[in-house]
Amino acid sequence: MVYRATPLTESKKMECREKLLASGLKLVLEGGFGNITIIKVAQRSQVATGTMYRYFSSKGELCEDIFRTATEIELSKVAKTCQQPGTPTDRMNQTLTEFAQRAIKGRRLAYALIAEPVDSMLDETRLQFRRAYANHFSRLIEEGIQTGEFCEQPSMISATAIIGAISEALIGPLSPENCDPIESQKLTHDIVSFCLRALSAK
Amino acid sequence: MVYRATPLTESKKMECREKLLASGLKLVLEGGFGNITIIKVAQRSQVATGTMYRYFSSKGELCEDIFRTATEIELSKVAKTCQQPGTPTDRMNQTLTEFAQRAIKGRRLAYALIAEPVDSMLDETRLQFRRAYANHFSRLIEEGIQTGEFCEQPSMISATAIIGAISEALIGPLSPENCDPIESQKLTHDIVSFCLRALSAK
DNA sequence: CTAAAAAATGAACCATGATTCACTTCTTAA
DNA sequence: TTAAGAAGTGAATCATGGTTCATTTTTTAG
Repeated sequence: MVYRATPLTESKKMECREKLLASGLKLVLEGGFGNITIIKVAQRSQVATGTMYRYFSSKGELCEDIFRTATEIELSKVAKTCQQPGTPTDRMNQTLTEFAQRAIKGRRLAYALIAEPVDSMLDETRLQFRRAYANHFSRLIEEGIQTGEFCEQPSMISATAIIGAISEALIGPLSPENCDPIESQKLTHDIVSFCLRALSAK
Repeated sequence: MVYRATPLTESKKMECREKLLASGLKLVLEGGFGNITIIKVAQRSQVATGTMYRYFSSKGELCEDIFRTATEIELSKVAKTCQQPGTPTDRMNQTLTEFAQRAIKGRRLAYALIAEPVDSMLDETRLQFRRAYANHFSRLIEEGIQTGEFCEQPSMISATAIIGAISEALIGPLSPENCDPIESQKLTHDIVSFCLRALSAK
């Protein structure tokens, strides 16, 4: 008879994977993707560097996974608000406002997800998610054009411009490092107003 | 009597410095700041790596110099168009249109200057120049508010949003890799229209 | 308890690329 | 023409950080 050990159950394996992802996300929250190092991730997870390679084929895969997970959460929130009942204008207003407020609240993460320099591996993934954001906005814009609330316009270009405008104003290098709730509410309102004017002006 | 050689004339020194800067700029045009390597810059300039350190204290200084020079050229063009005679609307239209067209034409450089990931050394410089762009736009917006062509709005936030909108739409990852002149003209028109609507809608 | 397989370890290795510096070559005033 | 200093050289060094793998530890079926 041959003695053998069974592999860890999938859940056990996932547990360790999750631990590594969680540590990685923390590091991103603290200092962006540039703050991720195999050594740091391993230390935070109380694990040796070699162990990481049992769960991820490379640092890139780890980063991509962190990116994907975090972005999907944000994306699903955007999707949800976009599809609520109400006029396109109202929905756009709410979607952008909440999008902006979340970005302000989690400025570091928002910057890492939307704008931070990452190596080309992530660029592809980021591109994919930007398209996804833009698609949501674009659909909403088209609805607004249908109802006559928004003027005729190429919806995808406007959607892209909106993403750029919000990103730049909120998390770009020009934005204030911190602002109190009142300030940030005003900032959000101003930038969302800007976007809505662009959408609806005749 | 002590024999001595005189240092190279300033112009001679500048000549070599310029050669290095020119090679560096070429490399940026070809593949962004990430494409700059001391070795490559030296090779292009037909010079040894050590020689570079006679003219620049570090790679960062070289990059910063390239960045600064290229940006100042663009900035002066923006400034010039901003200050032409005409209504604020017309001037804004022309400024943004030309800004966008130059960005499309020199996409790689534009990307490198506006958006490309660079190390923190350059971030400070980039911030400075973004402020400079935004200030030009902001002043023009305020003029427009005075004349009543533009609605009441926080001019600096709008200016920032405009920069973001154009950057994202033109050189962000969503933009088409290349487009023929007709396409790019339409793209420019669409995005500039977006910005002008945001500025002037009541 | 035992042995075989799985899992974990972390020091060594490797790749990249900036920076240095002992040495060679060039320039110029005398 | 010459010697002192300037300029140039590029191989060696350093720094960072990802990846590997021979070895040790843990787990589990029997």
